[in-house]
Amino acid sequence: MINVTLPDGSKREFADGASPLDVAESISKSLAKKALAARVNGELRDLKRPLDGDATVAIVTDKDADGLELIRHDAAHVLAQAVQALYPDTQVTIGPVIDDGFYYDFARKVPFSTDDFEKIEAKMREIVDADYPIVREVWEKDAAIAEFKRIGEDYKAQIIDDIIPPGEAITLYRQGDWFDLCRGPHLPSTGKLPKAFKLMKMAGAYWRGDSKNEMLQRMYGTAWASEKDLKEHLHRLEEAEKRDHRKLGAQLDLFHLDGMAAAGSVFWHPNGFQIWRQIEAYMRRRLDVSGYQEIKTPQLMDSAQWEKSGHWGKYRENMFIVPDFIPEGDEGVEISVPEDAKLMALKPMNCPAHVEVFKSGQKSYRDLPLRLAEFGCCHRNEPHGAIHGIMRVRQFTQDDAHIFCREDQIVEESIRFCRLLESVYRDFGFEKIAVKLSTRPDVRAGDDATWDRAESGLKAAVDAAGLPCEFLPGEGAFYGPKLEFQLTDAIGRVWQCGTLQLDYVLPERLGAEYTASDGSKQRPVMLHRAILGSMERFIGILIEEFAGAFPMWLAPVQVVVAAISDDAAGQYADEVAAELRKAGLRVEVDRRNETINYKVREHSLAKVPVIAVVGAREAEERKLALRRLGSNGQQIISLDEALVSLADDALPPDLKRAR
RNA sequence: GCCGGCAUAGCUCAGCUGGUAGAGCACCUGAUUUGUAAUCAGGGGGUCACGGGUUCGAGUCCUGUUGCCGGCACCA
Repeated sequence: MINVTLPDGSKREFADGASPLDVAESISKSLAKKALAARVNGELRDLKRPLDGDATVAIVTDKDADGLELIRHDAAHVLAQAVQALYPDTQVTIGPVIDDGFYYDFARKVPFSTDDFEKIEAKMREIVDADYPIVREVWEKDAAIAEFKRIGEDYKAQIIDDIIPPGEAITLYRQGDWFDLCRGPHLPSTGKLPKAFKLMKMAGAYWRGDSKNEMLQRMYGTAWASEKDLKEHLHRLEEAEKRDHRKLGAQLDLFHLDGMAAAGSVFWHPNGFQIWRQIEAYMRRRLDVSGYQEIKTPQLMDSAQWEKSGHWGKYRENMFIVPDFIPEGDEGVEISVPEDAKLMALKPMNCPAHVEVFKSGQKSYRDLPLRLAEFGCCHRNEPHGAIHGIMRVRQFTQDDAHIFCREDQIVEESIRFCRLLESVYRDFGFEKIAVKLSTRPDVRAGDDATWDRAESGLKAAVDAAGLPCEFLPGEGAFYGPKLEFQLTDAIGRVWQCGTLQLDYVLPERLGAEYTASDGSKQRPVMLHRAILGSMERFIGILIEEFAGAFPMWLAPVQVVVAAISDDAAGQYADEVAAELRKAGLRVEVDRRNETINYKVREHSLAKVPVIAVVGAREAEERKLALRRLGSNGQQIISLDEALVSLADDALPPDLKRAR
């Protein structure tokens, strides 16, 4: 007999060889019908796979996260089966579950087209209707390899050969006349797969994620427990697309991009740059009170400088190189660069220049920690396929700073930084911040004791700021561990923004030193850190986060004074605007010959936070009719009161706190 | 950089199997002076991304280039 413990703590007895399906049936017929798989002693297993002995069993249905994952995994298998049925010249490779769905990588000479999707989806539905039992089979490694080779699936054979240790068994899952290598578990039959799936897009992907390998064809799909969930998901995607910073950037006249004129560089328009200025001003205030000193360093530096820092050797291919010579003056004469022309490079980062500032003059231990900040404009020659809106560009401005300190100051400085970052992100409305701690790689500089201190110091800093943190073992730079702070855009793409990196190497390479209390020369440790990361990327994420409706303190135009008619009301509108501007607000007046309906609509679409409507009545009584973005009502308020309350609303969060 | 898709007015798009371009919005002008999400009328505006080819004739077909989009690779 087998003793089974259920999630509610109750116990039941079953005959030897019983499966989770038997358990489900003993509870209720409807549960057995809804059952997709089971958690047996915590491990996700096939419904019909017999229990090995006494166990705790929880039945998994499509209401569980596990169930949804199974559905997506099965959808991938059904997709592969459908594709091979329709296109026999296709080889299968891998097909994992991802957020909201799945993909499958196929190898086939002829490119698939999204036009094929309808046909493939129809075939997938056929496979569901056929309700093939999905059967688990255990194979010997070599036999499985031989079998996959026999049917021409070279990729599968290679996967087994590489991943499975010799002698170990593997599992195959068979549905109808089709089977795939898979760890499982799976649904009991294809008929259990809800038809709430949809193929989304085609993309290229390298075999094993290595650009030296051939490229496969990746088919992305989404799958859900019900038609309703699928619809909701597609609706969410549509909504998210409307928040795309590239779309809103054009609609709100914030910036434009021109791939011909300047690929990967942003043309900021007055509205967009107003947001930039507000963010920069805010950051300056935060840095000023946090003990940073702002500097400005050269855009172009001699290649010798980059050679010393080590960037020339390793990162040259991503740097913009400028020969230092005077070209021939005549128009039409082809420019030839003299062979002996010195080379200069646009800075891809600010660190070496900051070390130069540190090195100039003498530094004492009394000067440490020295925190040098710069809104540093950097250029990186990014691969063309990497450029994305204003999130990944070739010219960008980092809110960069380097903290030069003694080793025993690292933890304290890291804590201060994490607290500052957390507070800044909260001011911008970000509650959820993903933090990644990348730890020592196999090949590294420095002894283990130093790494121990550095890693635990960073962890302590994250904890002190109250942030959750995920470890990325072995992902650190060779010179030190690093923290990455990530934010997510409208459609769920993750972007690195803030960072904190420990560096013992660059001060050494560039010969930075300070005089210690005993008179000896010592090396400072360098902390590279950025909070926003890049102004461009951060503003891009803000646009998507707020869907263009910026909080008042960031809004390019905070108030539009809209006159109902252009007579006395028009003059009063000018007067109101002047008063509001005196109170420090960014104001525009709309005295155009248009209806008030038209003006309200236009400024609402432009996402102006406050529309102050003034007509004859308001002019007469020296009042304003305030309409706030997102509300239909209006608030009639005296001009004097409005001046105070709007100025208060427009205060940046740090100044609000200090008030 | 790689795979696939796309490129028509400032924007969003239409333009059938080849017969030298069209709508809405925006813009300009006029009328209207308006009470909380589009007042009416008129007008101007396009080397159909760029280069080559096929054809009597190319926005449409072929080809090369560039750029953009979706992924992959990269992201100090």
